[in-house]
Amino acid sequence: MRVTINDIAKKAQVSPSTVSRVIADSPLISAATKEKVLKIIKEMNYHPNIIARSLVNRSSRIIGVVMPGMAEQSFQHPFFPELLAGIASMANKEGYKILLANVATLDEEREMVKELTFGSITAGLILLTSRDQNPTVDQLVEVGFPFVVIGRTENPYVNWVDNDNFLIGYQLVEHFLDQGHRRVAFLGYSPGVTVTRDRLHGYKKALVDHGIPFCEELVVESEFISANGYDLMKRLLALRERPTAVIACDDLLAFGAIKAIHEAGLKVPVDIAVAGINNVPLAEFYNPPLTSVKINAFTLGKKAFEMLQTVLTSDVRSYNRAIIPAELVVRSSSLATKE
Amino acid sequence: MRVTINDIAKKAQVSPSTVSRVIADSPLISAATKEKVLKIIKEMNYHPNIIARSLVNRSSRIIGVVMPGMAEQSFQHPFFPELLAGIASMANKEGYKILLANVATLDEEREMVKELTFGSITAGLILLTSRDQNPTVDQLVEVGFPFVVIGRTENPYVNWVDNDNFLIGYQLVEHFLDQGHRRVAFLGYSPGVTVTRDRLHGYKKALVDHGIPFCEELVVESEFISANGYDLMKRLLALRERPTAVIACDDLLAFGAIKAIHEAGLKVPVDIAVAGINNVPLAEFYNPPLTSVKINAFTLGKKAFEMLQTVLTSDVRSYNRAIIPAELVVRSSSLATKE
DNA sequence: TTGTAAGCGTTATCAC
DNA sequence: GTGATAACGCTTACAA
Repeated sequence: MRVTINDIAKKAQVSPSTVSRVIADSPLISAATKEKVLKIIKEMNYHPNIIARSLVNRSSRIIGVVMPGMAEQSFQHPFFPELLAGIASMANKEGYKILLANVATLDEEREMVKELTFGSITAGLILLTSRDQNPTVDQLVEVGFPFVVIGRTENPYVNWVDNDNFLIGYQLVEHFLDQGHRRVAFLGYSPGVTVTRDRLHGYKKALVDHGIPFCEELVVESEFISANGYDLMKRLLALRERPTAVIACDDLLAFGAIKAIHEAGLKVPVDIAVAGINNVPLAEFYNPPLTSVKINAFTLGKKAFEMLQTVLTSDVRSYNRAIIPAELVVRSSSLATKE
Repeated sequence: MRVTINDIAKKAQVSPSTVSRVIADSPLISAATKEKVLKIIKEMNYHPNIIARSLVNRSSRIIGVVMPGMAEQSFQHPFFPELLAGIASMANKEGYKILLANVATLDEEREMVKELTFGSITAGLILLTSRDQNPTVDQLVEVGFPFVVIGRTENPYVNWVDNDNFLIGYQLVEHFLDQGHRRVAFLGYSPGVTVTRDRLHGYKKALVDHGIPFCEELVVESEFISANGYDLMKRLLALRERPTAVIACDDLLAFGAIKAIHEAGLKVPVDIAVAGINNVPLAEFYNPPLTSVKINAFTLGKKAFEMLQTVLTSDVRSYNRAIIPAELVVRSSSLATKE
């Protein structure tokens, strides 16, 4: 049988409330009783029942992290673990525990979030989503539950952290233009996914700013991460006029694309230059080493938790957004070998 | 204000217990009331308070996953996320949620586990540990809390899953002997860590079985994963008689070792052959491609959860151990270029 | 088939 | 300073 606050109270010959006060380190308690109770707590190896405590407090020290995609996939990509590490590092420090929730579909996400919020398991939520319209987000806003989104959402009443995806797209184009390219393709645009759309906007703007006409056929749509860069690239290779450079929305996409390029008997970067985004560990060692953008997922996660804590502790409602800087890492996959 | 079971009861003009029974899908309930209540539940968007439910049931549908090392580090290595993915994939399917707990020290581990068990937040625990003596494990055994260890422990009253690390060590040696090597080093033995020790035992046995004398100086000790393969390798390079092959206890160690070898003006595998363990994604693309052992972390995690569930649901106490097979993946870092 | 009431282990609000 | 007592939201004997 588990030892409860009542057992301690009995043994110490005080009331449960006194024990409770000792635990809470209330100033109203005499040094003598405090000491006595503390000793017995130790002796009996008592630990407060967090569930009971949460029930009466109507709040736990648990925050939920809701990730899209089945567990099998989510963790495949180094981005997620890194993000999680960032969240966990802060959460640990602040005495919060992390509840992991993987959801495969939007419906599942909605149900999960309902369970987590109304079920009052979690004190707050960190939501990983980058769809511009997300019913879960709207619902959360409506009920006023504390949460933070990683990835931009269009609902204005939302705290979020994200990279500057517009800038990322913009800079990648500029990088290629610097290398003398004029036909730059964009691989992996997924309508409705803000991350890719923001990058695409950056891409377009950069073209315009440099007087290059935008060419519809150079934008290849896809599902986000799960997509197959190999197949997408083939579409580009089939064009009458091929691109000379490709921006892939993710490194994994880029790897697939490079494979397709090689199979077509072409060389990277001589025939077609390639750059990815996310800077996965493999990028550096790939053949050729892949130009990419360091996204700082760890910082993204850290910041998300910090924001959530602000929401949790302050009573004024404010809506913040944090932009975590990204960093272009140039490697040989995108470098013109000579002028 | 949150909607509770009482609100539903009032609205439906039944008692709370009836509502509770409807939720539990009790057979004692008439179709009519059931339907009526269900409708109102939907209307009012009611979700049971899991905390309250856990309190009365004295058990939640949450399992804790306790990982050693700070969050920053744990997720660095692909092994952990993969493991986690395995656990999560099963847990999701069975309606369990996962509570993530990172612990930096053994003390922290003990405190965390106490909190998680006595605090009755979690129904069961999955512990990642491979120390042969672990007070946390002993404590868990003592109080009879349901848990499973990933990694072998010596306490016999424990359910655990692990790879056959003895065999892994054994096979790697045989592989090198096949290639004509006779001086095979073992990099990254960490005393007290069963994973490395079992591998070392396999290594020794293989040598003995093939009539090769065991040579103390060829075993380089270290802290486990966090160790620096570069520095460790230097010790081997400083020997009067260098090894011609190196088994590194982890791929990251192997990468460091290769770097040191290259810096010494030697070539892999011509001068010194190298093999790692864990088969991280980078291994395939490293220069040279690294021979490694596929550990199947996903399956490891999956199996761990299955075991835990068995413990959770059955009332007889049994102690099982599962061995997940590993698989040697030969690449050029360990291949003799010619006979 | 349904309702009543007790209790899960805490904390908070009163009294004293 | 400390102790009753009443919640928190749910489940489950036991009654009806």
